[in-house]
Parts: sequence; structure tokens; C-alpha cells
Amino acid sequence: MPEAMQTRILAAIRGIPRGKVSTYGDVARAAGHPGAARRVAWTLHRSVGLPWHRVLGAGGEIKLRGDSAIEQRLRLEAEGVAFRGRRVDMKDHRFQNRATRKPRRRKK
DNA sequence: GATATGACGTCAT
DNA sequence: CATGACGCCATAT
Repeated sequence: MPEAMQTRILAAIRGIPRGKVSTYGDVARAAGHPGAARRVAWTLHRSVGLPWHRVLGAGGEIKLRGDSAIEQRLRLEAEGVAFRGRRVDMKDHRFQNRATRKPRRRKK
């Protein structure tokens, strides 16, 4: 049911705290839909009133073009997010919780 | 139902 | 690091 999916994706996006960032893929996983990164991007484009600037592509790279990309970067820097070249320093600003954590297989 | 599109991701080269 | 191919999801026509 796409409805619930949409709701959970929105919730995941709204859950990103100020000064932190996430990625399309992580948001999708947090919503319980790994692989639906594209769906997340679509949602962000459609819906309004969301912290869209806190969502980046894998590796902390801005996937927008032109002015939008500039604006996103400025907004993030205004929140204290540090950039390393054209990417965000995910090591310090990546918002992750149990759900977004990548399942590492322990021992063998 | 087939095809195209989008603020994607991962892997191979 | 740059490209290309393929996979993935939901919509739009």
C-alpha cells in the first residue's frame, strides 16, 4: 500500500534533526523500503514543508542542479554542516539510527 | 500493459 | 575519479 509507504517516508524525512543530514537510500531504509531511493526523491519534489535540504545522495553528494544546489548547500552550512569539497562530511553529520544502519553480518 | 522519467544506488570497467 | 550498465520504486502518458 503506497499510502503507508508515503507516510513513512515523510516521517523519516521529518525526523532528520537540524544540523544532520541523510541520504535518499537511508531514508528509504528508515521507512522500511530499501531500494526505494528514487521514490524518496519524488516525494521530496512533490511535497512541501519538508527539510528537503537535509537529504543528499549517497556519499553526501548534492544531486540537485543549478541554483537549487547552491541553495541547499547554503542552508546546510547555515545549520552547521561542514562540506569537504562538493560533498558533505557524512562522517560527522550523517543522521543514522538502528533502521538506517547497514546490516553487517557478524562472524561467519 | 509498454515505455519513459526522476533530486537514486551499486558494481564493473 | 569518470562512465556506463543494470536494478529499483512509483507515476505519467
